[in-house]
Amino acid sequence: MNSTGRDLYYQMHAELCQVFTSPKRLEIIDLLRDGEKSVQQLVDLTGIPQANLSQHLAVLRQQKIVVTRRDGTCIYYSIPDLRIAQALDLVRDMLLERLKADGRAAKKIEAGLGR
Amino acid sequence: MNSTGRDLYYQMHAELCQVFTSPKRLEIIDLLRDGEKSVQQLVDLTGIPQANLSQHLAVLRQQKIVVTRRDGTCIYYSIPDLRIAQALDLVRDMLLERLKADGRAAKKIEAGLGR
DNA sequence: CTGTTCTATATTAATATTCGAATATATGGA
DNA sequence: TCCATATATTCGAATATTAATATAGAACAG
Repeated sequence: MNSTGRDLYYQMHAELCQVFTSPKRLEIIDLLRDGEKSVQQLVDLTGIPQANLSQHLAVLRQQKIVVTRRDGTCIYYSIPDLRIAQALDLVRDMLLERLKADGRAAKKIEAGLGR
Repeated sequence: MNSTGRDLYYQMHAELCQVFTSPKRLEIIDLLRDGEKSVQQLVDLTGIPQANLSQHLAVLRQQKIVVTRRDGTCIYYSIPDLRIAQALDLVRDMLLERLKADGRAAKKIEAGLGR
């Protein structure tokens, strides 16, 4: 491949991964993988203020991680391609193994992540 | 799970994903998945100045994505857990499908990424 | 020990990201 | 139309990330 194409690809990939660098966005993704939710539901579930949540949802929309559906005044968000969640699972498993090996904090974290 | 554990997990996960938000680091990871390489080899392969490359390698080391082995004056880097690469592959496949669907730029990028 | 090569770190300037506050837009109902 | 609810956007301050330059350290040859 020419370097232009490669560079463009790595840049797009890097920009996509930027989505995953916020704990709040990871939490939103984890909630949406179980089924679509409205913004208000996400506010209630996460405790994130609406305006800030909307900012994070905009980032997810921009990178096409989520899609929206309007029903009356509500807008429902969902994840159309679950490979995103699979990729995050791979990273999560690595993280948990690492914590287990370290012996630290693993139980506290692992306990609540069962799927 | 209690919210402390969940928050801690999401924060660690987000910090790990921070590694993937630089095109240069993605390129380094792609080179290392094919086998260990010295810093000098990476300089030659990527064209990244040594000091800047070393900074990126430090980020990868900090998050334990890579490990090092010294042999004389050279330091060899490698990726001990290839689940990292698998997760990146999932994202890459999504990206390429998306580009193909858009019809834009896909060929230019895809041509050089075959594995 | 001296010089040379390879690698790591510190500093700094430019740029990007985050959050909260305020404001704007859209839909449905009275 | 006017109001209420749901969601999105804009702006500014604080913080974080990046790359380049310069410097420092580690290992080896002589």
